[in-house]
Amino acid sequence: MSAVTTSQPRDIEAAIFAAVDSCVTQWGWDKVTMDDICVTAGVSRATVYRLFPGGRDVLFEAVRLGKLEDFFTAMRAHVEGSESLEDLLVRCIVIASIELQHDEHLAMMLATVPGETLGDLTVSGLGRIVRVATAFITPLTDEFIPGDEAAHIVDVMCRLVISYYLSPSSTIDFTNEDAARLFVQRFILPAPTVTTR
Amino acid sequence: MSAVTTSQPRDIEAAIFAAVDSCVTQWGWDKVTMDDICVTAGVSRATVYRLFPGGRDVLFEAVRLGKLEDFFTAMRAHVEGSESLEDLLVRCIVIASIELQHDEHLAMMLATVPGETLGDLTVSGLGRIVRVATAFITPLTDEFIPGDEAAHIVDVMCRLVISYYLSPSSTIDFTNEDAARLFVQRFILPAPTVTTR
DNA sequence: GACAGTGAGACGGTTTCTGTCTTAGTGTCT
DNA sequence: AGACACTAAGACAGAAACCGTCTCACTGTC
Repeated sequence: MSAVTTSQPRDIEAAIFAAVDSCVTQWGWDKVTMDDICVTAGVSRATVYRLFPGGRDVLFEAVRLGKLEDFFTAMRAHVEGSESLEDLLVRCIVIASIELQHDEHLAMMLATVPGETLGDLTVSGLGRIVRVATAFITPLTDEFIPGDEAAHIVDVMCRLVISYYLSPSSTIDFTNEDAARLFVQRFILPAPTVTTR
Repeated sequence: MSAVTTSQPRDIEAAIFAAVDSCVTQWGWDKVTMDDICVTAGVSRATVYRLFPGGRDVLFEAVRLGKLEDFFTAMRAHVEGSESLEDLLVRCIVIASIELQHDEHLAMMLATVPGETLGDLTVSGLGRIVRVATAFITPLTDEFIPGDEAAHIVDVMCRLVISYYLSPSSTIDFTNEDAARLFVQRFILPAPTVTTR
């Protein structure tokens, strides 16, 4: 008991996040109750509702947002310092595709609760994905192209990376840098706006 | 539609059983609703409630009973015709232990919903297991020992087989015939009542 | 001793689930 | 054709579960 009460808020938040992860992986978003999460996290209802005012929706949204930010934080570390727009976009595509392929938790979710997970990748959650991706990537494109065009490109790339992750093509492999580069040159970069530093 | 309506009642019952199996394996007994089962089985609520009057409890009990009877039916085929009580008991122990070890569905349940599955093996469901085991095995022991003593032995053996399955011992391996025989001779068969046909 | 953070649990309002029932549709048998 | 058996679909009321809020007691820290 005392060991629990002396723990820092961050630990509790992390425990709740982990509990959500665990519960959702096992049962899916639909079947999980707040009590399930509280019990799994070893935390009382009051604590969860105090840390996430608004309850279930807010908590789940926070979890999804957190996972997305983790994803793009890891990605950004690999793409910073690109010397051209082409390099930047190619790296984004390759890193994101590889990261997706290596995400065991996502694979587990797709196996255990495919319907909800697919919806979160392609329908209900796609807007959030694009939003976070845009927030993370457009700062890096500022030196090459205007923000609105970058947002446009990020939107398209998100959809394509997800699509090729869910259903790989025999003609394009986004985890391969050369393939990704050819793709970027052909489809993403319109000839007149190609820019090199 | 027509293909469904022409199916036999047995098929529907089997579909419902399979649906329960699938749903329970995925979510556990607690999280499954009757609607989940109906949708998974591709059957309407009315049908389920007509086939299993009494609803959820009756259906789930029928499923558990069915699985137990399948288990002991498979076992009995291997132990019939034993020439002595010792042989019979040894075979029961060995076959049951091997069958348990090879039961992938049970393993899956223990992995996905350990709490409920353990309860069904050791607490809430143990009575049913012993009951079914007794009904299946005592007819085979009639030529050797009286029924009440057989029931006593079956009770003990059920508990031990389950225990050694859940937590194997380094000193006794119930899937090994020699080990099981030594065990039966030492613990199950009281010297004065050893009987040989 | 004041304070902040937590566990435990009661509470009402809402949603979900259960089990029963009715209705309409379909295939089979006579 | 007509009787019959069986099913899907869904309405329905009552029961149960869940949600979000709240209060209270407890425990460490300042």
